[in-house]
Amino acid sequence: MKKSDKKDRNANANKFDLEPLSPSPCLGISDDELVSISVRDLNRQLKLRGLTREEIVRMKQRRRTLKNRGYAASCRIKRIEQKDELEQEKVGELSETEKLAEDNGKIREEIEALHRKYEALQKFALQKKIPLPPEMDPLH
Amino acid sequence: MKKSDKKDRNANANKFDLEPLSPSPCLGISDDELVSISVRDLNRQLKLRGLTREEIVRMKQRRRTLKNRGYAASCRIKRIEQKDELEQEKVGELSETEKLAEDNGKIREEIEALHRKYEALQKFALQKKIPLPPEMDPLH
DNA sequence: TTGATGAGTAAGCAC
DNA sequence: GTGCTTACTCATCAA
Repeated sequence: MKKSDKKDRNANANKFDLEPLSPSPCLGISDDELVSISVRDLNRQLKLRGLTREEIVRMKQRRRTLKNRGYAASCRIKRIEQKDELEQEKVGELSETEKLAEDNGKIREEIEALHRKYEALQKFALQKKIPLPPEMDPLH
Repeated sequence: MKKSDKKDRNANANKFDLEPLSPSPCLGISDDELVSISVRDLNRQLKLRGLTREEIVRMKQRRRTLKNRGYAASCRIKRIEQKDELEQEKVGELSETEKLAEDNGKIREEIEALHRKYEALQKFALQKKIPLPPEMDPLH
C-alpha cells in the first residue's frame, strides 16, 4: 500500500499548484519576501502576525524550499557556463595550434630558400675553383 | 490551503519509503520486471492477474516513473561523459600546441645556424676579394 | 543556516 | 510508448 500512497501524493504534487502559489500572499508574506528577508526579520514578522507553531514550521520549510529552488537554478546555470567556458578554451587552443602550424610552414620555406642560396654560393665557388675552408666545403 | 496540502505531501514523499518499495512484488510484478518486459507482455500479465482498471493505471504510471528514473540517470552520465570528452579534447589541443611551439623553436635555431654559415661564406669571399654575383653579394 | 550538488519525479518535447 | 531534458524537491555534505 505504501506504493499507492506515495504515487498518489506525487501525482498531486505537480508544478501547477506549486508555481501559482507564490504570488498569493500566503500568510501575508509573499514568496519573494520570504526568500529575501533575514531570519531575524522573518521571525519578527511571524511573531508579529501571531502564527501558530505549525504555521511557523511550514513557513520556514517553505523558505528553505524556495531557496533550494534558487540554488538548483544557479547550479544549472553554472554547469552550462562551465561547459561554454571549456568549449571556448578548446576553440582558443585550436586556433593557436593553427597559427603555429602556419608559422611553422613559413619558417620551413624560409629555411629552404636559405639552403638554396647557400648551395648556390658553394656551387659558385666550385665553378670558380675557389678552395673553401673545410667547414664550408660541400665536398667535405 | 493548497500550499499546506502540497507541503505535507512533499514532506512525506521522501526517498526512504520510495526506494525500498521496489523489491516488494507489489502486485506480483517486481520493479525490474515492470521496466523490462514489453508493453504487450505487461498487458498480458495485468489481465492474467485480473487487476482492476485503477491498479492497471497505477502499474503503467509506475512503469513510466521507473523508466524516467533510468533516463535521468543516463542523462547525467552522458553529461559528465561529454564534459570529460571536451576536457580531453582541450588537453589534446594543448599538447599539440606545445609540440608545434617546440618544433618552431628548433626550426628557428636551424635558420639561425644556416644564416651564420651563409654569412661566413660571404665574409670569406669578401676577405679573398672574390667578386660575387649581385644576388649573392652582401654589399648588394 | 546557507549554498551546492546528486538523485528521483513529473512535465513537455520529439520521434 | 519511448527516450531525453529541464525544473523542482529533498537529502546530504561542506563551510
